[in-house]
Amino acid sequence: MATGRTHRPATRSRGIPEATVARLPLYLRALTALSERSVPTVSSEELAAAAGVNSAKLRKDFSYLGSYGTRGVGYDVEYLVYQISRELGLTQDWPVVIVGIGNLGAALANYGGFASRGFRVAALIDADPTMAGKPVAGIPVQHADDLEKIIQDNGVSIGVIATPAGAAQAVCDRLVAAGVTSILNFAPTVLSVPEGVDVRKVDLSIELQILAFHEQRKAGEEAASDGGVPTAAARSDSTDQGPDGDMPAVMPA
Amino acid sequence: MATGRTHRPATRSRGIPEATVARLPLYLRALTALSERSVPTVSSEELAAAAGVNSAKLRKDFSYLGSYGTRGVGYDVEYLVYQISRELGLTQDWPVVIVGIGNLGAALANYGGFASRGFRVAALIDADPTMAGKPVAGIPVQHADDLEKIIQDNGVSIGVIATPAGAAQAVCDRLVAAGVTSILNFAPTVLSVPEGVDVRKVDLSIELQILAFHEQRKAGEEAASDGGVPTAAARSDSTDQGPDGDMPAVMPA
DNA sequence: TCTTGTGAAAGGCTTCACAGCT
DNA sequence: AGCTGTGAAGCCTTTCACAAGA
Repeated sequence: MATGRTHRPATRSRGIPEATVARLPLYLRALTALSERSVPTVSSEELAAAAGVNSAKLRKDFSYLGSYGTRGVGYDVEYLVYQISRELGLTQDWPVVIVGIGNLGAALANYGGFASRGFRVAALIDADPTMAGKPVAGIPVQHADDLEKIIQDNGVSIGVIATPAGAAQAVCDRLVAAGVTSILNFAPTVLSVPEGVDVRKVDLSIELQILAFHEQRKAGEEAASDGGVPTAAARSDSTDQGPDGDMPAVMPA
Repeated sequence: MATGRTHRPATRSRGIPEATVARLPLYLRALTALSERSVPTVSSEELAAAAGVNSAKLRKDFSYLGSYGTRGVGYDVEYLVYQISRELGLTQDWPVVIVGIGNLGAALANYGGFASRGFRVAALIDADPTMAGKPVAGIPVQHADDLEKIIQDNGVSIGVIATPAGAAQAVCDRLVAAGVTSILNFAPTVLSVPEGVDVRKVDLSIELQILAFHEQRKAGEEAASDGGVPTAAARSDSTDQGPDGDMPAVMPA
């Protein structure tokens, strides 16, 4: 992740921490909900609770954007919605292409959260010729042969990859060559891209594995007590540990 | 060097940093690929490249697990696969339920990456009675009424929520009450859970918004130069800025 | 000679706690 | 009286650079 600074220190203050940027959408969602309920102002405490963070962090985050609050009162909901939207670049329209219209691609195409922010699904692309022309979420699927033309005609700079892992790098290369500079990758593979292209990845199986790690920890908790069990050696505790054998195949679809 | 927190100092060394845990699945994936190609050993440099991190970080990460490498040589691939699998708890079987079998839930059910690690989709659950009995990915969908029984009968401790945002908290509460202690949440909402329950969230629209932020930055880069533009005030640069108006509705499906 | 394992330094993020405004 | 905005402290993560070991 991480953009890669490299450039100039920027005029000044053009340095919103990455961790803050990652939370802005969370605040925006909470604020939008308040806005719909016509709540005029909100305190850092209340908003933080709605967004699931603590209030000091929220105030610090907002301080990077500027002084948008009123001491003794709180934040104006509408005003903040606008400021955060602008900061995130959501006041403009972002045409997006989704490549790989399998189960996941279709789910993404149908996902309402895209359209509701500045994002617009400009095209769905798949390599399967039998898919071509079929509408998914009301948008006809186009064949991968036309990828470059589609990107250029629509001025697309954000691409979503939902193909099998084996196809992801090739798709990525074509997207980048055609002018895409931000990629959201759902394929379980590491993409390599030239300098200046941002990649974010979402990996379902990684999230589950992290949960499993903590879950295992919890299970071992009850029989914790003391005892040796140094770093390396095998842990004889735990439940099953399984027959194991050897690991099964990798690449998911 | 990281003793345990809150609880006891743990026998020793039972404190793998969270950032490291989050990367272990990445290493495991790269290692599994090497294993399939029958590569016997790998250096930190090579493995790091395959996993998309730098080698110093990888070595530091592995140092928390123990000394599994050989100086001058590298790491034994099979051995490392096993050690990381065990550390992540993947040498045991984790039954998982997926709640909400819409587009996304179906995509998850079909996702090969689940089964290929220790995860097994024990049940699919949906609130729509017309779905009941229909097979998705070869597994019959069951009605939400039976959620508690399904959890208990299958000894499920990990749940995946792929429902609309409005239903997520209620589903979460029922999962937790039935004994689930780890939740992977795809609904765009903040879940509140009791102490001891882990929640990880995946939010498609948040990822896109983060990309949009950086994309906007890039667009403004060309006309950067110097000039004032202090923190708060409106930025008159940028491309379009759009007519805006007011934000549309929130909750996606 | 080559590569790991790791103290130490550097950098970034979070939390604290309170001054400053309304 | 209340709540924001923010220096300063503390904690966590990454990177450096080299001693230790095969």
